[in-house]
This record gives sequence, C-alpha cells and structure tokens, in this order.
Amino acid sequence: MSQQDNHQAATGPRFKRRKDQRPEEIAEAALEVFAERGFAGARVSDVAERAGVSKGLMYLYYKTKQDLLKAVIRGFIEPRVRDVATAIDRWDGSAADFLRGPFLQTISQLATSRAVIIVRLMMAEGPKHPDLTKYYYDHVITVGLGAMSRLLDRAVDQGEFRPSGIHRFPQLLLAPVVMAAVWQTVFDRHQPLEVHDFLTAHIDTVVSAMTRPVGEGNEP
Amino acid sequence: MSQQDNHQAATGPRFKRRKDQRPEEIAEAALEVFAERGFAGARVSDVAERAGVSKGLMYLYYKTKQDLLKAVIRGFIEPRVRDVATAIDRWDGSAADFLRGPFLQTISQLATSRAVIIVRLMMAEGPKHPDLTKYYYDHVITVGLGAMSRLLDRAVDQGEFRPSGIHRFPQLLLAPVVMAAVWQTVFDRHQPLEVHDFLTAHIDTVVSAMTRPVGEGNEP
Amino acid sequence: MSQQDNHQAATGPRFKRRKDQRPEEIAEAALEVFAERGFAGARVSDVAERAGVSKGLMYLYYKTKQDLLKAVIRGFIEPRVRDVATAIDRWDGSAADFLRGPFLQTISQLATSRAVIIVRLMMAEGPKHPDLTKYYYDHVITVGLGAMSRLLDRAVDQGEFRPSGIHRFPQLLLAPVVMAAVWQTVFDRHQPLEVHDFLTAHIDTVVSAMTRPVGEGNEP
Amino acid sequence: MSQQDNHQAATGPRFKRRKDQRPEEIAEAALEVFAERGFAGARVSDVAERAGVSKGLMYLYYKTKQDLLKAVIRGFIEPRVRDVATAIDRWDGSAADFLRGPFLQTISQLATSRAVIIVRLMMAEGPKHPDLTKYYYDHVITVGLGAMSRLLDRAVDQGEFRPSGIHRFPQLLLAPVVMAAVWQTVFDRHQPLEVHDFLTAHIDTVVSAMTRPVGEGNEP
DNA sequence: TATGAATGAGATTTCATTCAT
DNA sequence: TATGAATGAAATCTCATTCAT
Repeated sequence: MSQQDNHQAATGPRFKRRKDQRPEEIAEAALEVFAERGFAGARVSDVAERAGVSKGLMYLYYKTKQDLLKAVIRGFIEPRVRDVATAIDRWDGSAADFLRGPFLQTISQLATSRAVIIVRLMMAEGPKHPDLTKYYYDHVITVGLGAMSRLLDRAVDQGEFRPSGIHRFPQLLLAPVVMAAVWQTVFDRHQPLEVHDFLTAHIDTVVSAMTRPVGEGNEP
Repeated sequence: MSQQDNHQAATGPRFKRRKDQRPEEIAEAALEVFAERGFAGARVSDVAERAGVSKGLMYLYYKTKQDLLKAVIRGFIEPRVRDVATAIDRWDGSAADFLRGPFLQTISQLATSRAVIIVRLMMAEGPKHPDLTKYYYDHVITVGLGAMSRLLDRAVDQGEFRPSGIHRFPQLLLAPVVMAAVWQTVFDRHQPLEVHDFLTAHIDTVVSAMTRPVGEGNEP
Repeated sequence: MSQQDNHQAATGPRFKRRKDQRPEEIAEAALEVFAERGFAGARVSDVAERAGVSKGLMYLYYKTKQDLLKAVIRGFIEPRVRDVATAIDRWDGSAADFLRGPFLQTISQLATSRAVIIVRLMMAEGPKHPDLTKYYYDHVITVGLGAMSRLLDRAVDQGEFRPSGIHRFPQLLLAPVVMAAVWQTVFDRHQPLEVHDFLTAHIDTVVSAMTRPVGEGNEP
Repeated sequence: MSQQDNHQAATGPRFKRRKDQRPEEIAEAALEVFAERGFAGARVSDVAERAGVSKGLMYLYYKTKQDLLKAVIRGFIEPRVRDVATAIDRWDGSAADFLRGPFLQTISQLATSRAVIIVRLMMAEGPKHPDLTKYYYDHVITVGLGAMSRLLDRAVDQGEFRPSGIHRFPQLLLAPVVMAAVWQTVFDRHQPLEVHDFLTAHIDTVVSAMTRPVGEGNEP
C-alpha cells in the first residue's frame, strides 16, 4: 500500500511497458506500411516509426523483417476465414441465401479492407518463402475452399443447385475477390471499382448458373 | 557472316543476335529474372548476365532499373490484348462460341505463359509507379474490357444473352485469369491448378448464367 | 534457512548464493562466457544469464562491459602469481628442485586451467586498454618475473646454476606456458597438446642448460 | 598506335583500375588496421579508407569481413614458413650453426615484424573459425614443426645433439617467438622487450641443453 | 535491489548507377 | 559501342546501456 503500489494498481504501467500488446501494434503498423510501400520498399524504421517504437524494439519481437511479414500475413486473414467457415457450417438456410447474404457481406468487407494487401504481399514475396505460402495454403486456402465445397455439396444434395464446374473449382467463387484486390492495388487511382456492386454481380452470376431451372432433370 | 559475327555466335552465354535486337533481348531476360526473384530481388547484373551483355551496356538501353520494368510490362501483354480485341471485333458467330472457342483458348495460353509474371510485377511495383499503371490501364485494360463489352452488347442486341451484371463488370470475365495467375505464383508448388479445366468451368458458368433461357422474356 | 533462501536455492539457474558474492559469481560467469566467445563476441546478456541475474543488475556491479573484463583479468591470475612468488621466497632447497617440483606443478595447472583464457583476452583486448595492461604488468608480470629472478640469482650465488641469458630474460621460463595457452586456444581441436609432458620437457631443458657442469669454472 | 593505345601501353591504367593488385593492397591495409584495433574492433570502412578505396569495393574482393581475415592470416606467414622449411632442408652445416645463424635471424625478423599480429588475430578469432585454424595448422604449423624435427633428428643421427624433450616438442623452439609476439602486443608500451637479445638467449639455452657434452654417453 | 522493455548508435552488407578506359 | 571496377547511399540488424517500475 505504498505510494508506488497504489500508483501501479490505479493506473497501470504509465509509460511504455506494454509487452503484450506490442506485437499486435507492430504488426498493425507493418500492415499499413507494407500496404503503402510493399514489403521490399518498406523500411523497418518506417514500421517502427508508425508503431511509435524504436527500431531496436522491433527486433525484440520479430527476429527479422521476414518474421514481421509472416506475422502480418498470418494475423489478418486467418481469423476471418475461420469465421466464414464456421458460419457456413452452421448455416441451415438455402445456399443461395447464404451466398447472397453473409457470404457477399463478408467478401465485400474483405475486399475493401486493408486485408487485400495480403494478396499483394503474397504475390510479391510468396515465391521466396515457400514455408509462408505453405502455411497460408494449409490454414487459409484449405479451410476456406473446404467450407465452400461443403456448402455446394449440401446444396446439390438438397436439390437446390445442380452440379457444375464450380464444385470442382470452388476457387471460382473467390476469383472476383482476388481480382478486386488486384484492381484496387493497381488501378484504383485510375478507375475506382465499385466493389460491392461488382461482387453482387458475381454472386448473381454464379447463383444463376448453379441454380437448377424449374422442372429440369439432374444433369450437369 | 563476318568473322566477328561468327565469333559472337559461338561464345556469348545466351542472346547473340544483332545489336538492333538488344533491347528486346534484354527485356526478355529481365522478364525471366523478374519472374524468378521479383523486381526488387532481381539484380541488374543478373539481368545483364542472362542477356549476355555487360552491366554497363544495360544502361545504354534502359536508363534505370525502373525503365526496364516498364519495358517488360509494356512489351509482353499489350500485343496479345490487341489481338484479342481485334479477334472479338471480327467475330461474327455467337458470343458463346467465341467465349468457348478463341477466348478460352487465349486466356488459357495467357494464364499458363510467363505473362502471368506481369500480374506479380504490377502488384508488387505498381503502387509506386502511377505512370506505369496508368499506361497499363489505358493500353491494356481499357482495350481488353472495351472489346469484351462490345461482344456482350452485341450478344444482348441479338437476343443471345440477357443483360446481366457482367455487362457492367466485364472484369468478371477475366477474374479467374487473374486468380490463376495469383495461384500459380503463390500456391502452385503446394497444389497445382489445372488451369485449362478451371477456365473452362468458368466460361461454362458465365455462359450458362448469361444465356437467355428458352422462351423467357427480356428481364435482367 | 529462511523461506526465501530455500526458494532461491531451488530455482535460480546457476549461482544462488548470497548477494555479497554476486560480483564474484558474475566475474566467474563472465570468464566462462568470454572463454567461449571472446570478449567482443560475448553479450552482456549471456553473462547475465549464465550468472543467473538480470541484465540490469549487472550494471549495478560493473558499470560497463569493460569493467567486467577488468574484473575477470584481475581476479583470476593475480592470486596465483602471488602464491608462486611467496613459495619461491620461502623455498630453501635447490632451484632445480623447485623448478621440477612446485614450479612445474603450478604452471601445469595454470596452463590447463581456464586461466589460459586470460591470455586470449589480453591479446584481443589489451591494446585497447593500456590501463588494464599496465595493471597486469605491475601486479602480475613484475611480481612473477621478480620472484623468478630472485630464485635464479640465489642459485647462481650458491653455485648451483651458472649465469645465463635466462637471468636477463626470466620470461624464457614462462614462454612455454604462454605457448601452451595459445596452442590450446587455437589448435587444440586439431592437435591436442600434452601440456604436462610439454612443460616437463621445457623444465628439463632450462635446468640442463643452466646447471653448472661438474668441475667447471664460473663463466657465462 | 593511336594516342589512346600509346597512352595505355606507356603508362598503364592511369586512374584506379588495378584489379590485380587490389586484393593485396586491401589485405595489407587490413593487416595494419587489425593490428591497431583487433579484428572485431576494426571497421570495414577503416580498412577501406586505409587502402584508399571505397567501402563497396571491399566486398568485390572479399565477400565478408571474415574473408578478409582469412586472407590476412593466410597471406603473411605461410610464405615465410615455407622459406624456413626450405632453408632447413638445404642446410648442410651443423644444427647449432643453423639455429644460431639463419634460424635466429628469421625468428628475430618474424617476431619484430607486423606478422606478430597474426598471433593476436588467431587468439581472438580462431576459436570461432575452425576452418581457419585448421588451414593454419596444416599449412603453417605442420610445415614449420616438421622441418624443425628433421633438423633435430639429423643432428642426433650425426651425434651433434643428444635426444631430448625438444625432439618430442619442437614447439619449444618457437615458444619464445610466441611469447615475444604476445609481449609486444600487450606489454611493449609498459616495458619494451629486446627481442633479438631475448631470442639469442633462448637459442643459447636450447643449444646448450641439447649439445652432447664432450666425452659423455648417449643418455637422454 | 532487481527487472527487462526500450533505446539508438553504429556495424556490415547490398546494389543501382557511373565513368575511365 | 562496350566493359566492369568503383562508388556511396541506404537498409538490415546487433547490443551495450538506460530507466520506469
């Protein structure tokens, strides 16, 4: 109950001791800087400055600049993908409703958030880091595509959708999201893209293509 | 056929045609090296070596490394896109036939050629070079999407397709090409993609979605 | 036997005696770490970890890393040298017996102990720290060589040894010890040295050279 | 016979193109800087400055700072040792004469030349670079000690020397050279060492010890 | 006393670009 | 036109030292 004790208990660490939030703060700052300058073009000191810490501290949490990249890539997409997968598996309405509702909602958000940077980073740096892309493939792609497949399979089983090439290549459902990411990164300043309308058109297209016409048989 | 020619043809590591082809040879070499290491990771000396010229000579043709990048980006897609645009405008069959035939053919080739590297380079370096992306937008994207739009418009006019979101966003026709490019760059070593089947599934989907069902009216 | 004592004894990684022994414990740890990595290559945090204290605490006892070096150099040789000097001055047998007995014994131990590291440290860091080498010269070298000289002088006075160059350069008596230190530091992994035999051969040599042949006069 | 040709032929490259001498020049400069500051304490830029070249050029010839160290260590002793070995094998006088003449001459020079720095470098950096010490052991130590052994063996065969511990440990012949190196590095500013006298005393000692007393038998 | 998060100066290394020949 | 030695500006990373707690 000394002054000092009081102090601590009442206000928490006053200055900068925030060991536990620091990694996230730094990764957040890194995401922003990488977004602006790309990985190679971003200086570690830029990230440090943005995060409001010293250059040296960066290396306390991330042993190399690469590690920082990994943290960024791992940190910002994986949770979202898992959310989508969970949402799919819990959905008990029609697949079309899911695609037009929660799915469109999610990919719209994704495609307009800073997360699109991840695609940029993967394109630029992925080839040099197989472990990174492997991780991403295992933890993001597999999970996402797997959930999409289950959704489509269910819809076919229930007679809602007819089998189609999309079942074999669920990537097709996400291709416009990637395109939106690329577009925004590269061309947005010349010709902005209405991402939500764009993705709505996409969902319309695939739902329309997969939906079994009334009164028709079950042929692919 | 001079002595010197003979000499050169026998020794140089790679390209040893004539001086007037030098710029193309260098750009070609640059494309390869950029493909392997990305733009930032590629050394000018690597490109020089691959092209079989000295580092100093590179600077006679391209004032900076950036100029080289521009030459690569400008040189390898634009001609193809123009070909497609021309083919579209000359086509007088059904749009569906065009999409399933020449179009699928072209994008399959494109998506499996070294040209996919361009997407990588644009993603990585584009944001830093607005002039580059502007040029690309004006000379490649506009041309390509314009031709796609004309094709679809014609098909609607002729009652082959019904109006749909794809008319507003012809990018949707190309989204899977971009996805294929990204996939190959990043995930191919973990899970190869059957690009031709993938794109066929895509064309099937959009044609199916756009084709006016027999006996139906003209509503979007 | 307080709670706290128990606690500490059970947990700390290494040294866990009492506060007043801290400086020695730290110097001991420093000796070990310097031995493994050299002075420049040793991190203060390595030493701290080895000593079982925090980095910050180190600076309570040693203001700089250099101070730590000084403590190490001062602490591990000086006592021994003083012991030898004392032993010499108290010896009342023949000089040859002293050299073959206690002296050989002492230098053998010295040359195979961790103390050889001191030579390494002096070589690497000495030139940058004149005060350190001065101290060492005054307190170790002078003392040691002085005692050796007295031993030889006595032996000459008593007719046991004849005067020789070794009287002027008592360093010659210790040269092989230095060589052994160097050898072990540098070549031991490639070709181990039998230090005791080596030093025995050395003592044999010098005793043989200095011993006055029976019945000869007193010429140098 | 153009002006330019003339120019080149007459004066050699005027400016700085001296690709072939550069490595030696740089190694020479490195030796000096290492001598003053030790390896760890020497900045690459210091060496560059001393050599009169840019920092970048250093890395054209030596890929890392370590490579530079290797070049220094390899370059400055090996030739001398080979010379000594050759001289020994060609000698056909008495061993004592060799030791008192050419050998003393050589080690005196060695011990007062900049080469003593090598000992310092080996002590400081050797433990971290087994390949370096192995190389040194194989190319310098083995050669030198081998030649010494042959000299002594010959002398014993010819009845000049009696067998002694020095035959087993020819290092003893060189121990004072090492000591001189250490001394000069560490204590010379406090108490200079008369190296030539010191080594003369050493040679006197060993020759005296090894020489067979007149009329004595052949016991070790 | 004791901690260890935080700092920042400084070191090595890379490489686009220049320029003497 | 052609070379490649040479430069120097930056960028990554390390670690002794400080200091709020």
